[in-house]
Amino acid sequence: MRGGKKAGSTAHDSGKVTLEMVALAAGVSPSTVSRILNGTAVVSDDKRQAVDHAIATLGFVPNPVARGLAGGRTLSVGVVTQAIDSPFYGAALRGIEDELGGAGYSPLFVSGHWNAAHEARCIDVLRSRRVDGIIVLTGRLSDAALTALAQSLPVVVTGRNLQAPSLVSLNFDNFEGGRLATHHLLSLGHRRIAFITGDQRHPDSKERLRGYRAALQAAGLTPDPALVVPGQYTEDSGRLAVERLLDSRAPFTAIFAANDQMAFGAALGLHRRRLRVPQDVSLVGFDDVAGAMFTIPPLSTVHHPVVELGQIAAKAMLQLLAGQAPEMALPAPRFIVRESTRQA
Amino acid sequence: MRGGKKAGSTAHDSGKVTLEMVALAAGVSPSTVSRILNGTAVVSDDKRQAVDHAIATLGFVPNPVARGLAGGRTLSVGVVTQAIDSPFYGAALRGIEDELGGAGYSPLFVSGHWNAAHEARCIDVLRSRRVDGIIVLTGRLSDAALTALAQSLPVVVTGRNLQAPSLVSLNFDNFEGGRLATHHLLSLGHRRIAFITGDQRHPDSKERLRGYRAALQAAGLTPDPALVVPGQYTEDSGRLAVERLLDSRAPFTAIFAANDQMAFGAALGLHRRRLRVPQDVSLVGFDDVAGAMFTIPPLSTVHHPVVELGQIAAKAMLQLLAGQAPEMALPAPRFIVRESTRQA
DNA sequence: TTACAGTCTGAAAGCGCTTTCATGACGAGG
DNA sequence: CCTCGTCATGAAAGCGCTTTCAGACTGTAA
Repeated sequence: MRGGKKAGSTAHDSGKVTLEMVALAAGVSPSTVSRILNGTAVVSDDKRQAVDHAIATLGFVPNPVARGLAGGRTLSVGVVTQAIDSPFYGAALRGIEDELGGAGYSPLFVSGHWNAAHEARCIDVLRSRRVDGIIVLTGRLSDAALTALAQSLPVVVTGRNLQAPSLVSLNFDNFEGGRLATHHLLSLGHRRIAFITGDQRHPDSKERLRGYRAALQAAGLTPDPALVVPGQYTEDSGRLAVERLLDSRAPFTAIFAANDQMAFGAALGLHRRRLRVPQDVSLVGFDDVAGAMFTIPPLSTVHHPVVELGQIAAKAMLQLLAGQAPEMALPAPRFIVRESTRQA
Repeated sequence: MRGGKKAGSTAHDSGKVTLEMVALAAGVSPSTVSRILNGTAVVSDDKRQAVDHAIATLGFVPNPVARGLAGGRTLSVGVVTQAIDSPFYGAALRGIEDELGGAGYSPLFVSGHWNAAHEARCIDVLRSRRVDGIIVLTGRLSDAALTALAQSLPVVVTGRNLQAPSLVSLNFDNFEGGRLATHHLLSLGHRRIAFITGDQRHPDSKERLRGYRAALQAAGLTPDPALVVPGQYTEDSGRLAVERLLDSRAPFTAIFAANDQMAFGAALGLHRRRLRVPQDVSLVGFDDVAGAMFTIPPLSTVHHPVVELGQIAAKAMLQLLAGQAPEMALPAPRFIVRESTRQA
């Protein structure tokens, strides 16, 4: 019904020109046009030119839907994210979109909402839509499930260390990041450093905590369990963590939050108790989300190259799709010193 | 090649069960199965049950790609956003995703990057992918282009007032929002209120400015052009605007930034000049993005129901797709008083 | 000259579904 | 008892593309 209407809506109405019409105009068979389009076989130069010309004059754009049905490839890749609204994932999606778009692929975003079952359902949707590959940003799925998935589809997954055919896993060095942040605080003379964890089930969170402990131990200090308080990676959980910390009366001069959002919340929590950052308490975050540069004071944090992460994941997917075995590495963590920390 | 591998990767391998197999198992023709699936025609009860049963036991999931080719409908709707990473758009996308997903539709997100040409290209991509409809979040396209687009596809657009068949436009009352924010400041006794504009080409921005002026005039004040400084809707442009304002030596006691991100930047700019919010300068923003609640001090701002905006846009699209003419309205703006403002 | 790889190209068979179109069955009206 | 709508159903023709298969040449070895 719709869509079959008269053409001419957009400049180039990608509408009704079909491969068959191109073939007719160029005086060749549809097969030949297809072959030229896909570079599937050698075609004589004159025919190729005739076809190229016909495509140009007719303004032919291949129909991805038909392609998908016939060839199995849809030129789309599924992206499983946890929350499409979230400074962190947003940036990653942007990187993915940029990179994929350049290669003619379209991303199909779905949000798993931090829920393994929902995530599995999302993946089913993606599969039913015949995506050519799937990029999983962190997520709750088991390693086994992902490996299994990779048997039928190229998969790129972040935040894991997995080895499997047609699966590439990209892991940011969260341990080192945690170590760096803690080290920065130590180097400023802080000895009582509190840590607000992220969601405990999350591997990133555990690694960051491990880095924190390792740095303390390397400095000859014994990590004090009383200074480790749980958070959920949300602003409010950061605020709550600070309250708990303060109420526990365990002394501390610095706080390391496992992500920036919790650091923001923590800053507010401190503010409410009349504690100033950095005069009374030094504060560091993790991720370096867009807003970290504009808080008061600007937040010192571990830079997590999220846009790049997205780009690299997309590049890896593209290579996988091209039948290659990508060798990709993420940039190393860097600590960004801004104004939320000072000498103890 | 791929995808045709052995089944059993995911619990329900949405893979290789086709409508034809269902028909065979149920002892009916494919047409009948299709009719039942789509409710296209009346089917006798016994056949319907046989088919339902076959679908259940085989775990049949219709292939959207084939559906798209045959029927013209792809059960996907294109969403043109400006920046997928952005607290504002992220929230809207979330609303859209939630609403669309519930109805079996999948969103296809593309970023226009505030560029009319790029936006037009994105729309071509969406059209070539045969989306059933397009939701345009603000954007730079001309009204004429959108109306034309609506001739071939249902369109929902935000931030405009357009009248056209199979086009619904959802407009938040930015004027009223601007008025409310300014009014709040006035009611606190502020008389010299600066305004940081958004991107000037943006209708939202103009409306908010108009609201600001209207409120001043309603209070018997003459808007002072020296107090209106341009911004670009980014944090840094807000910071810069404050610098300019301060350098101009025009006196003011309050700032109204046309969005929260600029308000954040403005707060930092004030902080750099040793001015405290709200003791020295009151500050209000616009949008009430997720972070506004966690700045120091928490930002008083106009609540823009963005998630709802997304949901409503998606609902409207769904109705349009169902052949109805939706009558939708956005919630009215509300001013949220937090802690960034005080008596002059 | 005949035969046989090796190239390029076209015909045709799908991919999995929707949608006419045609058919057979069935009850109503004459 | 025969004809004519009605209604549920099946057969078949696509949707626009990819891909297999076979045919038509070319060139070369026998």
